[in-house]
Amino acid sequence: MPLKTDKNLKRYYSIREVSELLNIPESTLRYWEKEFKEISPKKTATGIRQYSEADINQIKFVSFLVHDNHLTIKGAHQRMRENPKQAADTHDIVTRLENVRKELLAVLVELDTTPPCGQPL
Amino acid sequence: MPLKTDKNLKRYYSIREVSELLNIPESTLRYWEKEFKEISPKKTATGIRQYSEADINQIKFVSFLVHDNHLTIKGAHQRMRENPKQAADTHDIVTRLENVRKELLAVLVELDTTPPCGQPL
DNA sequence: TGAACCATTACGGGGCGTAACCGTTA
DNA sequence: GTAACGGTTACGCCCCGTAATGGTTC
Repeated sequence: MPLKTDKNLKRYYSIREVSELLNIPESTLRYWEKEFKEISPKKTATGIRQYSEADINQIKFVSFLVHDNHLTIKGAHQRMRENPKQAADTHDIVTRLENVRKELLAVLVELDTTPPCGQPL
Repeated sequence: MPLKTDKNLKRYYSIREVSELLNIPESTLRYWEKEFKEISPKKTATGIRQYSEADINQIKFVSFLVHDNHLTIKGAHQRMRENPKQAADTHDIVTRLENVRKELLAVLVELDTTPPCGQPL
């Protein structure tokens, strides 16, 4: 178990910071929070939202589904239900897919350059 | 090149038939035809629509994206642009995925039953 | 005190059909 | 003649925010 160093201190972000970071209006952040149970930032005793990195990733994921993929809210619900793990950072997902693509390309090259040992497809 | 036998005679479907087959209103079929260039049934000299199997598959695909997957029309456009091959029958796709799943399950079983020859994961 | 936050509500634009119309065609 | 088809248009609902409001916290 790693020691609790300064690096482990959790940094929280205000709604304004998240809004500016992701370029999403605060009103939309509040709206999505009502629509998606997956988005539920910690709140102070007086009700101020405190977003963790994980919260921000969830918002990025919703934004990816709704804004980039053009899913309806209902469709986004469905996708998140089917795929709860994908709460992971969207950026990570893209990186992983790029790696998968590279491997597939390597396989293709392999297939192309392997000397014939049977009938062609 | 295969001979043109009776089996190769193309069967066409009227808009009413397609509507009842897929349970989609005729008005929606006409609407989608305006929205999706991928849906463009042959027409008689007098303008009556004649749907081929391929046309019906395209409609099934749109229905799958918009109704089942809850994509917006824009999102469906995007998906069809990125994935033009998937014009294939949705039913076929499902069948193929089911087969893939079976193979993966077989691999899992294989992994489970293979005698240990190294450290466990 | 003013800026940032809260919850709630009301409003609005647009997307997605759909119903209505009237004229053709089978 | 009537049932199915065509194109076009107008309408309507609902979804997705967003602006507004009035109150609280920093």
